[in-house]
Amino acid sequence: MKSEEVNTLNELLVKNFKDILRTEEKVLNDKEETKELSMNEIHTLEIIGIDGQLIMSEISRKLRITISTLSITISRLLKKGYIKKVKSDIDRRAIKIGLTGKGIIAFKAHEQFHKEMIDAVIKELSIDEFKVIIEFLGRINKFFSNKYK
Amino acid sequence: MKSEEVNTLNELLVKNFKDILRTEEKVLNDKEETKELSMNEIHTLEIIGIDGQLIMSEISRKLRITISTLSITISRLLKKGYIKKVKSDIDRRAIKIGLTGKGIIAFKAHEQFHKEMIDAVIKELSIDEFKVIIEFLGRINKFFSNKYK
DNA sequence: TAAAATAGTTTGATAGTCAAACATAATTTG
DNA sequence: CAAATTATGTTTGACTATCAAACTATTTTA
Repeated sequence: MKSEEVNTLNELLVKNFKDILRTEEKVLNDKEETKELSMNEIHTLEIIGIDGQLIMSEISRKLRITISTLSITISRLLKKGYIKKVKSDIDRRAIKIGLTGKGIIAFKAHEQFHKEMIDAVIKELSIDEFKVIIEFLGRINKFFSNKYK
Repeated sequence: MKSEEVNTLNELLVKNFKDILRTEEKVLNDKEETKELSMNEIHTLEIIGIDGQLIMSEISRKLRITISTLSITISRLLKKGYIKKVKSDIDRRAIKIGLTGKGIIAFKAHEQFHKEMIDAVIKELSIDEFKVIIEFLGRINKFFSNKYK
Protein backbone atom coordinates (compact mmCIF):
# COMPACT_ATOMS: atom_id res chain seq x y z
CA MET A 1 0.00 0.00 0.00
CA LYS A 2 1.48 3.31 -1.05
CA SER A 3 2.14 5.78 1.71
CA GLU A 4 0.22 8.45 -0.15
CA GLU A 5 -2.85 6.24 -0.35
CA VAL A 6 -2.63 5.52 3.35
CA ASN A 7 -2.58 9.24 4.01
CA THR A 8 -5.62 9.72 1.82
CA LEU A 9 -7.45 7.07 3.78
CA ASN A 10 -6.41 8.56 7.09
CA GLU A 11 -7.59 11.98 5.95
CA LEU A 12 -10.92 10.66 4.74
CA LEU A 13 -11.43 8.43 7.69
CA VAL A 14 -10.48 10.45 10.72
CA LYS A 15 -10.05 14.10 9.90
CA ASN A 16 -13.47 14.42 8.35
CA PHE A 17 -15.47 12.94 11.16
CA LYS A 18 -15.56 16.27 12.86
CA ASP A 19 -16.63 17.98 9.65
CA ILE A 20 -19.45 15.52 9.27
CA LEU A 21 -20.69 16.21 12.76
CA ARG A 22 -20.33 19.92 12.15
CA THR A 23 -22.32 19.67 8.94
CA GLU A 24 -24.99 17.67 10.65
CA GLU A 25 -25.26 20.47 13.19
CA LYS A 26 -25.50 23.06 10.44
CA VAL A 27 -28.31 21.19 8.69
CA LEU A 28 -29.97 20.86 12.06
CA ASN A 29 -29.80 24.59 12.70
CA ASP A 30 -31.22 25.39 9.27
CA LYS A 31 -34.32 23.25 9.57
CA GLU A 32 -37.32 24.94 11.14
CA GLU A 33 -38.22 21.87 13.21
CA THR A 34 -34.81 21.43 14.78
CA LYS A 35 -33.15 24.81 14.75
CA GLU A 36 -33.36 25.40 18.49
CA LEU A 37 -31.72 22.05 19.24
CA SER A 38 -28.06 21.17 19.73
CA MET A 39 -26.52 17.96 18.37
CA ASN A 40 -26.63 16.43 21.80
CA GLU A 41 -30.24 17.32 22.26
CA ILE A 42 -31.28 15.87 18.90
CA HIS A 43 -29.37 12.67 19.55
CA THR A 44 -31.09 12.36 22.88
CA LEU A 45 -34.44 12.75 21.15
CA GLU A 46 -33.28 10.19 18.59
CA ILE A 47 -32.65 7.54 21.22
CA ILE A 48 -36.05 8.16 22.78
CA GLY A 49 -37.72 8.34 19.36
CA ILE A 50 -36.31 5.03 18.21
CA ASP A 51 -36.88 3.11 21.39
CA GLY A 52 -40.06 4.73 22.71
CA GLN A 53 -40.37 5.64 26.37
CA LEU A 54 -37.19 4.99 28.31
CA ILE A 55 -36.05 5.69 31.83
CA MET A 56 -33.12 8.00 32.52
CA SER A 57 -30.57 5.27 33.22
CA GLU A 58 -31.41 3.45 29.98
CA ILE A 59 -30.94 6.62 27.95
CA SER A 60 -27.68 7.46 29.68
CA ARG A 61 -26.37 3.96 29.03
CA LYS A 62 -27.26 4.15 25.34
CA LEU A 63 -25.71 7.59 25.00
CA ARG A 64 -22.72 6.54 27.11
CA ILE A 65 -22.92 9.57 29.35
CA THR A 66 -23.50 9.79 33.08
CA ILE A 67 -27.01 10.26 34.41
CA SER A 68 -26.00 13.60 35.84
CA THR A 69 -25.05 14.88 32.40
CA LEU A 70 -28.24 13.51 30.93
CA SER A 71 -30.29 15.04 33.72
CA ILE A 72 -29.25 18.50 32.57
CA THR A 73 -30.05 17.83 28.89
CA ILE A 74 -33.42 16.38 29.84
CA SER A 75 -34.28 19.44 31.93
CA ARG A 76 -33.58 21.67 28.98
CA LEU A 77 -35.54 19.52 26.52
CA LEU A 78 -38.43 19.52 28.95
CA LYS A 79 -38.31 23.30 29.24
CA LYS A 80 -38.22 23.60 25.44
CA GLY A 81 -41.20 21.27 25.16
CA TYR A 82 -39.71 18.35 23.21
CA ILE A 83 -40.12 15.67 25.85
CA LYS A 84 -42.37 14.74 28.74
CA LYS A 85 -41.67 12.96 31.99
CA VAL A 86 -43.93 10.09 33.01
CA LYS A 87 -43.89 8.45 36.41
CA SER A 88 -43.17 4.77 36.33
CA ASP A 89 -45.72 2.57 38.11
CA ILE A 90 -43.34 -0.33 38.53
CA ASP A 91 -40.54 1.62 40.20
CA ARG A 92 -41.37 4.88 41.93
CA ARG A 93 -37.76 6.08 41.69
CA ALA A 94 -37.67 5.75 37.91
CA ILE A 95 -38.85 8.40 35.47
CA LYS A 96 -39.90 7.50 31.96
CA ILE A 97 -39.06 9.96 29.22
CA GLY A 98 -41.18 10.22 26.08
CA LEU A 99 -41.37 12.58 23.10
CA THR A 100 -44.09 15.22 22.85
CA GLY A 101 -45.68 16.02 19.48
CA LYS A 102 -43.04 18.69 18.98
CA GLY A 103 -40.38 16.14 19.86
CA ILE A 104 -41.69 13.65 17.30
CA ILE A 105 -41.70 16.30 14.57
CA ALA A 106 -38.10 17.23 15.36
CA PHE A 107 -37.06 13.59 15.47
CA LYS A 108 -38.58 12.88 12.06
CA ALA A 109 -37.03 15.96 10.49
CA HIS A 110 -33.65 14.80 11.67
CA GLU A 111 -34.23 11.25 10.46
CA GLN A 112 -34.78 12.76 7.03
CA PHE A 113 -31.27 14.16 7.03
CA HIS A 114 -29.82 10.74 7.68
CA LYS A 115 -31.93 9.24 4.88
CA GLU A 116 -30.75 11.89 2.45
CA MET A 117 -27.17 11.23 3.41
CA ILE A 118 -27.42 7.49 2.90
CA ASP A 119 -29.27 7.93 -0.39
CA ALA A 120 -26.69 10.34 -1.74
CA VAL A 121 -23.91 8.07 -0.66
CA ILE A 122 -25.10 4.64 -1.78
CA LYS A 123 -26.52 5.82 -5.10
CA GLU A 124 -24.85 4.06 -8.03
CA LEU A 125 -23.21 1.52 -5.77
CA SER A 126 -23.23 -2.09 -6.95
CA ILE A 127 -24.10 -4.92 -4.56
CA ASP A 128 -20.45 -6.02 -4.49
CA GLU A 129 -19.21 -2.54 -3.72
CA PHE A 130 -21.81 -2.20 -1.01
CA LYS A 131 -20.59 -5.44 0.56
CA VAL A 132 -16.99 -4.27 0.52
CA ILE A 133 -17.97 -1.08 2.31
CA ILE A 134 -20.07 -2.76 4.96
CA GLU A 135 -17.24 -5.21 5.60
CA PHE A 136 -14.76 -2.37 5.80
CA LEU A 137 -16.81 -0.22 8.15
CA GLY A 138 -17.46 -3.26 10.29
CA ARG A 139 -13.73 -3.82 10.54
CA ILE A 140 -13.22 -0.26 11.70
CA ASN A 141 -15.86 -0.82 14.32
CA LYS A 142 -14.17 -3.96 15.50
CA PHE A 143 -10.86 -2.17 15.76
CA PHE A 144 -12.44 0.49 17.91
CA SER A 145 -14.43 -1.81 20.13
CA ASN A 146 -11.24 -3.77 20.84
CA LYS A 147 -9.45 -0.58 21.77
CA TYR A 148 -12.39 0.56 23.84
CA LYS A 149 -12.95 -2.85 25.45
CA MET B 1 -31.18 -1.60 -1.53
CA LYS B 2 -32.83 -3.34 1.40
CA SER B 3 -34.00 -1.12 4.22
CA GLU B 4 -32.14 -3.24 6.73
CA GLU B 5 -28.88 -2.77 4.86
CA VAL B 6 -29.42 0.96 4.75
CA ASN B 7 -29.88 0.94 8.50
CA THR B 8 -26.69 -1.02 8.95
CA LEU B 9 -24.84 1.52 6.86
CA ASN B 10 -26.37 4.42 8.75
CA GLU B 11 -25.40 2.83 12.05
CA LEU B 12 -21.86 2.14 10.93
CA LEU B 13 -21.47 5.49 9.30
CA VAL B 14 -22.92 8.00 11.69
CA LYS B 15 -23.65 6.52 15.07
CA ASN B 16 -20.14 5.20 15.51
CA PHE B 17 -18.32 8.40 14.75
CA LYS B 18 -18.72 9.48 18.31
CA ASP B 19 -17.44 6.11 19.54
CA ILE B 20 -14.39 6.45 17.38
CA LEU B 21 -13.62 9.85 18.78
CA ARG B 22 -14.23 8.55 22.28
CA THR B 23 -11.86 5.66 21.71
CA GLU B 24 -9.25 7.96 20.30
CA GLU B 25 -9.52 9.98 23.51
CA LYS B 26 -9.19 6.84 25.60
CA VAL B 27 -6.04 5.75 23.77
CA LEU B 28 -4.76 9.28 24.18
CA ASN B 29 -5.33 9.24 27.94
CA ASP B 30 -3.58 5.88 28.30
CA LYS B 31 -0.36 6.88 26.59
CA GLU B 32 2.25 8.45 28.81
CA GLU B 33 3.17 11.10 26.25
CA THR B 34 -0.36 12.36 25.70
CA LYS B 35 -2.29 11.57 28.84
CA GLU B 36 -2.60 15.15 30.04
CA LEU B 37 -4.00 16.29 26.68
CA SER B 38 -7.60 16.51 25.49
CA MET B 39 -8.65 15.60 21.96
CA ASN B 40 -8.85 19.24 21.05
CA GLU B 41 -5.43 19.91 22.37
CA ILE B 42 -3.85 16.99 20.54
CA HIS B 43 -5.52 17.98 17.28
CA THR B 44 -4.20 21.47 17.71
CA LEU B 45 -0.71 20.05 18.18
CA GLU B 46 -1.32 17.87 15.14
CA ILE B 47 -2.04 20.85 12.89
CA ILE B 48 1.08 22.60 14.11
CA GLY B 49 3.13 19.41 13.93
CA ILE B 50 2.21 18.71 10.32
CA ASP B 51 2.57 22.20 9.04
CA GLY B 52 5.41 23.54 11.19
CA GLN B 53 5.19 26.99 12.70
CA LEU B 54 1.87 28.67 12.03
CA ILE B 55 0.25 31.88 13.15
CA MET B 56 -2.95 31.87 15.19
CA SER B 57 -5.28 32.75 12.34
CA GLU B 58 -3.90 29.96 10.15
CA ILE B 59 -4.42 27.39 12.89
CA SER B 60 -7.93 28.61 13.63
CA ARG B 61 -8.83 28.43 9.93
CA LYS B 62 -7.51 24.87 9.65
CA LEU B 63 -9.33 23.79 12.79
CA ARG B 64 -12.43 25.76 11.76
CA ILE B 65 -12.80 27.45 15.10
CA THR B 66 -12.69 31.14 15.98
CA ILE B 67 -9.42 32.72 17.02
CA SER B 68 -10.90 33.45 20.43
CA THR B 69 -11.54 29.76 21.04
CA LEU B 70 -8.08 28.88 19.81
CA SER B 71 -6.54 31.56 21.97
CA ILE B 72 -7.74 29.73 25.07
CA THR B 73 -6.44 26.34 23.92
CA ILE B 74 -3.10 27.85 23.02
CA SER B 75 -2.77 29.46 26.45
CA ARG B 76 -3.32 26.10 28.08
CA LEU B 77 -0.90 24.27 25.79
CA LEU B 78 1.66 26.95 26.50
CA LYS B 79 1.18 26.57 30.25
CA LYS B 80 1.53 22.78 29.91
CA GLY B 81 4.72 23.21 27.91
CA TYR B 82 3.75 21.66 24.57
CA ILE B 83 4.06 24.76 22.42
CA LYS B 84 6.02 27.97 22.23
CA LYS B 85 5.12 31.40 20.91
CA VAL B 86 7.48 33.11 18.51
CA LYS B 87 7.20 36.71 17.39
CA SER B 88 6.84 37.13 13.66
CA ASP B 89 9.34 39.47 12.01
CA ILE B 90 7.22 40.06 8.95
CA ASP B 91 4.08 41.11 10.78
CA ARG B 92 4.39 42.43 14.30
CA ARG B 93 0.74 41.63 15.07
CA ALA B 94 1.11 37.95 14.25
CA ILE B 95 2.31 35.29 16.65
CA LYS B 96 3.88 32.10 15.37
CA ILE B 97 3.14 28.90 17.25
CA GLY B 98 5.61 26.02 17.24
CA LEU B 99 5.92 22.70 19.09
CA THR B 100 8.41 22.30 21.93
CA GLY B 101 10.32 19.03 22.36
CA LYS B 102 7.54 17.80 24.60
CA GLY B 103 5.04 18.82 21.95
CA ILE B 104 6.86 16.90 19.24
CA ILE B 105 6.95 13.75 21.40
CA ALA B 106 3.21 14.00 22.04
CA PHE B 107 2.50 14.63 18.38
CA LYS B 108 4.49 11.58 17.29
CA ALA B 109 2.86 9.34 19.89
CA HIS B 110 -0.51 10.34 18.58
CA GLU B 111 0.52 9.83 14.96
CA GLN B 112 1.33 6.27 15.94
CA PHE B 113 -2.27 5.67 16.92
CA HIS B 114 -3.46 6.76 13.51
CA LYS B 115 -0.93 4.51 11.82
CA GLU B 116 -2.07 1.54 13.88
CA MET B 117 -5.64 2.25 13.00
CA ILE B 118 -5.01 2.43 9.28
CA ASP B 119 -2.84 -0.69 9.38
CA ALA B 120 -5.48 -2.68 11.23
CA VAL B 121 -8.14 -1.50 8.88
CA ILE B 122 -6.53 -1.89 5.46
CA LYS B 123 -4.88 -5.21 6.24
CA GLU B 124 -6.06 -7.90 3.82
CA LEU B 125 -7.72 -5.41 1.52
CA SER B 126 -7.25 -5.98 -2.20
CA ILE B 127 -6.41 -3.08 -4.49
CA ASP B 128 -9.91 -3.15 -5.93
CA GLU B 129 -11.51 -3.11 -2.52
CA PHE B 130 -9.27 -0.26 -1.49
CA LYS B 131 -10.37 1.70 -4.55
CA VAL B 132 -14.04 1.13 -3.78
CA ILE B 133 -13.55 2.42 -0.27
CA ILE B 134 -11.60 5.51 -1.25
CA GLU B 135 -14.25 6.29 -3.85
CA PHE B 136 -16.97 5.78 -1.30
CA LEU B 137 -15.40 7.89 1.42
CA GLY B 138 -14.71 10.58 -1.15
CA ARG B 139 -18.39 10.59 -2.04
CA ILE B 140 -19.34 11.07 1.58
CA ASN B 141 -16.94 13.96 1.75
CA LYS B 142 -18.45 15.52 -1.31
CA PHE B 143 -21.92 15.16 0.12
CA PHE B 144 -20.84 16.95 3.25
CA SER B 145 -18.91 19.70 1.55
CA ASN B 146 -21.99 20.43 -0.57
CA LYS B 147 -24.15 20.62 2.52
CA TYR B 148 -21.58 22.72 4.26
CA LYS B 149 -20.85 24.90 1.23
C1' DT C 1 -35.49 -4.76 59.53
C1' DA C 2 -30.97 -2.80 58.61
C1' DA C 3 -27.62 -2.38 55.02
C1' DA C 4 -26.66 -2.07 50.31
C1' DA C 5 -27.83 -1.01 45.76
C1' DT C 6 -30.30 1.72 42.29
C1' DA C 7 -32.63 6.01 40.18
C1' DG C 8 -32.33 10.78 39.71
C1' DT C 9 -31.11 15.72 40.87
C1' DT C 10 -28.08 19.33 42.15
C1' DT C 11 -23.73 21.49 42.61
C1' DG C 12 -18.93 22.50 41.59
C1' DA C 13 -15.30 22.04 38.41
C1' DT C 14 -13.29 21.97 33.74
C1' DA C 15 -13.33 22.18 28.52
C1' DG C 16 -15.03 23.91 24.31
C1' DT C 17 -17.44 27.18 21.82
C1' DC C 18 -18.85 31.91 19.96
C1' DA C 19 -19.66 36.89 19.88
C1' DA C 20 -18.43 41.28 21.38
C1' DA C 21 -15.30 44.59 23.15
C1' DC C 22 -10.77 45.78 23.19
C1' DA C 23 -5.71 46.82 21.78
C1' DT C 24 -2.20 46.83 18.25
C1' DA C 25 -0.41 46.86 13.81
C1' DA C 26 -0.77 46.85 8.78
C1' DT C 27 -3.10 48.33 4.56
C1' DT C 28 -5.89 51.03 1.75
C1' DT C 29 -7.64 55.18 0.04
C1' DG C 30 -9.03 59.83 -0.49
C1' DC D 1 0.51 61.33 3.97
C1' DA D 2 -3.23 61.11 7.37
C1' DA D 3 -7.46 58.92 8.23
C1' DA D 4 -10.26 55.07 7.69
C1' DT D 5 -10.43 50.30 7.21
C1' DT D 6 -8.86 45.78 7.80
C1' DA D 7 -6.38 42.10 10.12
C1' DT D 8 -4.25 39.72 14.32
C1' DG D 9 -4.85 38.43 18.91
C1' DT D 10 -6.62 38.52 23.85
C1' DT D 11 -10.13 38.83 27.27
C1' DT D 12 -14.68 38.51 29.02
C1' DG D 13 -19.40 36.87 29.26
C1' DA D 14 -22.64 33.46 28.09
C1' DC D 15 -23.90 28.90 27.01
C1' DT D 16 -23.43 23.68 26.32
C1' DA D 17 -21.29 19.37 27.58
C1' DT D 18 -19.12 16.68 30.69
C1' DC D 19 -17.95 14.18 35.18
C1' DA D 20 -17.62 13.34 40.15
C1' DA D 21 -19.44 13.89 44.54
C1' DA D 22 -23.05 14.86 47.71
C1' DC D 23 -27.72 14.21 48.38
C1' DT D 24 -32.77 12.31 48.45
C1' DA D 25 -35.86 8.73 47.61
C1' DT D 26 -36.87 4.20 46.67
C1' DT D 27 -36.09 -0.87 46.14
C1' DT D 28 -33.41 -5.13 47.04
C1' DT D 29 -30.98 -8.15 49.68
C1' DA D 30 -28.82 -10.37 53.45
